[in-house]
Amino acid sequence: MTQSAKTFENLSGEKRERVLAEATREFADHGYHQASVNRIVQRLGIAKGSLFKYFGTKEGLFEYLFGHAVAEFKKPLKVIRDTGTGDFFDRIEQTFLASGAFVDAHPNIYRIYLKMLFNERFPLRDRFLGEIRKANAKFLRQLIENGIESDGLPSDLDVETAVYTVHSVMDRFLQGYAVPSLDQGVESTEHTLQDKARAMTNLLRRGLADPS
Amino acid sequence: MTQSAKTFENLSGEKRERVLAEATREFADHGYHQASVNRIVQRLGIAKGSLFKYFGTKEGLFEYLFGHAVAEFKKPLKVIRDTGTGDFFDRIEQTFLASGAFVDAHPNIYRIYLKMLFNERFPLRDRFLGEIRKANAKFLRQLIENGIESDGLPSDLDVETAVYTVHSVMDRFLQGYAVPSLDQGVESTEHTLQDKARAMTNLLRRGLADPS
DNA sequence: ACCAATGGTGACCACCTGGTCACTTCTAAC
DNA sequence: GTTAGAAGTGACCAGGTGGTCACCATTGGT
Repeated sequence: MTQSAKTFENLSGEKRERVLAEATREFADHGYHQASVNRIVQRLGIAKGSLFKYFGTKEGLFEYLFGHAVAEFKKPLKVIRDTGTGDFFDRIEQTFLASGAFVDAHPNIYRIYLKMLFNERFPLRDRFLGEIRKANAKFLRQLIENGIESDGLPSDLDVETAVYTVHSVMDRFLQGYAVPSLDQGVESTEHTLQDKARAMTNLLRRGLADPS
Repeated sequence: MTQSAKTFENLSGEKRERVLAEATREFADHGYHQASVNRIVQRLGIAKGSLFKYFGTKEGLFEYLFGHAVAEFKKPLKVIRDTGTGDFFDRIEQTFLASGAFVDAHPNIYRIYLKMLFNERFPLRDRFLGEIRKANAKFLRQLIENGIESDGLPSDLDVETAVYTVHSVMDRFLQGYAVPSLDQGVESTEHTLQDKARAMTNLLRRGLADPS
């Protein structure tokens, strides 16, 4: 930890939270480059120098903020792996629901993540995306291998292809959930998170053939 | 058409193409706000005033450029609807392949589209995304209704949910194809466009149960 | 040869950006 | 009450932005 970050850690928890919340909102609204340090300090009612004392640079602020968030990203997965119940598809559905809950709890973090996905110039992009992907892939691979062993998934299923497929479907499911406008004009009649998670799980289970 | 845009239309086709190509690259590399008019004219070797004579504003340039591209977006769909062969899933696979071909032919346009998806402040976003989505949804709905009528899709299949599902899977398939880093760490062993399209089609057909 | 129209130019403008730093204020130990 | 060290400040800076406009160059019609 740098000397400056220590200064920030010394602050009262209340102030720390306010600073991080306001900065997170700014990055979520505008992405990295278009986010303005001036606007952040103005909304916080503090001097610009203070923020630079805490984090050194704009990038340092972002690193601190998103780095802490990535840890949160991983928590729901661990919970399902360790305490999930039912067969393979039950756990898949639980994962859909847990991811949706995460987006509900940290919408601005997820908005930053989505902007980072396709913006090649986002600072620290490779590091953060790599970390998230690695955790996701590990979790899914474990789930699928377990499904083949215990839950009747075909033994000749190509694991890597299955991981890729499930990951894609989950990714897109969450995108649509976090940015509803993404699915306007292709609106499903299933409106709740539960219904959409069920529909996606059924797709993975039986394809389009069986809509039950 | 504005007076200024007419000036641009009067130019030689060669110069018009160079200008549009260079501007498209800049927007694809940096997104809208971070794209620099100064860099564009510098690379083109023309004066900044010229570009503003052609398009009035930065937004005018972007509108001209992306508006023309949206028309291209729609062409592959029409071709499949009018000349596609085989049953429902054959046409779905053809759609995967045609979309991939479009991304290959116009990579920078697709990169702009991806940036626009999650950047709420992208100018003209609602208009352009709405137009694209509407065309996609109409095409898919027609395909699915046809599949229920003629190709043995279950008659109780909820059409809107199916449209939403197919659309999601296609979206994410293309994302991964256009931004390979998106699937690093969850790499499928199917490496060609054909193989990935086949895998995705099989998912839609029979779910994870049957990997053939 | 002249003119009008069109395309082309680049110095210049106001504005905003991330970042700096000499300075003041606060706090707690003695 | 004094003092050391930490927290907080905001005017200032260099550099980049989109956009302007008075001026120049080229061309084709008469």
